[in-house]
Amino acid sequence: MKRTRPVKRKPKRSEPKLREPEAADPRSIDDDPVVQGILTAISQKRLKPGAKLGEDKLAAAFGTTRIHIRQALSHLASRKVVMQIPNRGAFVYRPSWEEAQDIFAARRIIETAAVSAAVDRLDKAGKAELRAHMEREARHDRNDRWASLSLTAEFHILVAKLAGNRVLLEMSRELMLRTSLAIATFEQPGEPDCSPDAHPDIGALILARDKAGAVHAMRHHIEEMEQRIRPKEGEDEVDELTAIFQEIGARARAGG
Amino acid sequence: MKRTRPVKRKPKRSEPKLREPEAADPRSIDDDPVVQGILTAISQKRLKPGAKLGEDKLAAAFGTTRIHIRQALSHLASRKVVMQIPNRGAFVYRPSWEEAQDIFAARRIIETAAVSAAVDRLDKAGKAELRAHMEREARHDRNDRWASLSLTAEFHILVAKLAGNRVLLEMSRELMLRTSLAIATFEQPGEPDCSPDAHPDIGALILARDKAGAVHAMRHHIEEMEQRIRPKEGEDEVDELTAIFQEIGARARAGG
DNA sequence: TATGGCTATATTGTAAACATTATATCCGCC
DNA sequence: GGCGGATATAATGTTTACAATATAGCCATA
Repeated sequence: MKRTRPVKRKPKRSEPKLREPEAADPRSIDDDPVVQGILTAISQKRLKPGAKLGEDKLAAAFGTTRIHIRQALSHLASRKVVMQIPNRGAFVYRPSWEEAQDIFAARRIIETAAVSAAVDRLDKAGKAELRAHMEREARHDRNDRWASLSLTAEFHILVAKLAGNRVLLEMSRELMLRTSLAIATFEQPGEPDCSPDAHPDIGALILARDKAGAVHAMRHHIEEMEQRIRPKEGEDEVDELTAIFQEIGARARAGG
Repeated sequence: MKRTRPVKRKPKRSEPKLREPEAADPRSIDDDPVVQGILTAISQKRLKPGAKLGEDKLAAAFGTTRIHIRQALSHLASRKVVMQIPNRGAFVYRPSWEEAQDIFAARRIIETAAVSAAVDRLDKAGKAELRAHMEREARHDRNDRWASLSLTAEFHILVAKLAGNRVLLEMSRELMLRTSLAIATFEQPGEPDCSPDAHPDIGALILARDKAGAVHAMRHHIEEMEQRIRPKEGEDEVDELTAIFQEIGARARAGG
């Protein structure tokens, strides 16, 4: 199998292209427009848990190729935002009731610690950022549901950012997204994600450097969110069914 | 080269293959042998930070195809265990000094909370698991470096498991791996990852249901680990250089 | 001898065709 | 008319070849 060697050569070498020795452009896949698009669609609840994410349709929607979409979906699946089922495709992740509770418990731990660190590290720039956000949240149009959802998520992210720990910040981002999915799955219809007055209170306590108060308010806020969701009684039968079939499948696999 | 369309059809339909309605086999990519292999190699420090992970070589080593390898590497990159640089390939992730500190800080937060929850939830089965692990760790051959490293990591994972929160458990797993990378990058040569007596102490306190004591011991243990690493003075010049070039690159991108 | 540019090689990235698996539709059968 | 099974369709998964990029080696030159 001889292959014709490509003799063509590009004589135009526009730029010398100074090469960085170790630190080449580490642009993450998180910046990918497909990933970002799906993430914002989820956090704004335009994509509901269980929604099918077909490769061809996404490729057409974003004007790109299937390969690109597959990479984005795999990444989202690694972060448990998307569920990939072999030979069936990708779906928006739908957490179980237990997982939803675990998500809130994890947020209680991480975000109370974040608030505490944020109070400790608070400086001028941080105060300015916090005030700016609180103003935006106060002024915004409450009828614009998508903007509301984005803003409420941003408050929690901002607190994590003020804590000054990038690892904690990543975790908070991930937990925010998974919270969106948990709430979307188990919410009582019509209620908002966050109570509207909680954020100004917490923000004020942080600005006042009242650490214990801020931590307490954050914990209370998260517990309040958690108490707003309920296991879906209506679909208990379905869950029971899937449990049964899973058991059958496992037995078939084990016993031959 | 026209190829005859395959007219063959499989008439043998061995099993009716009862289809599960929603809960098809959700086997995660985490169970993939390539992923597992790389992860254990890293946690056992056979793969050092910065090591090149060539696709062809891995494919040959695991006896699989490049696509499969690419999927595994992408997944590991999503979890910040591998760093992918466009057109250059995948490398074992090398955390920065700041990131290493953030990792330890995150572990302090999460693992102290995990210990606390583990004490609360401790039951007969949990006690048995804990005792079994402590015996294994006591008996094991301390000259077998790889077994030692695996066991010490497993203790922390076990505590997270006893806390009964799957989300926290995932996070602990991730933090353990990233700790391996942080220690491998910044350790003083020769020192072990964990002080050998810390785990039995913590385990005993958990078994005694001494919550405050166990939490304190865990925090102390993690702080001790953290104090064992030092920023690499020898490579400060390199870091300075990369910082300079990164700045130049950013300026070129913005201004040019 | 060291440096800069050029060429050759090796590696990664991408696209398209192909194969495989699930889903939906239809038809015969009871 | 409802049910089971086969077929058609549409989706996902995989292979292959190809293109683009970076690395290493080479030679000319100062």
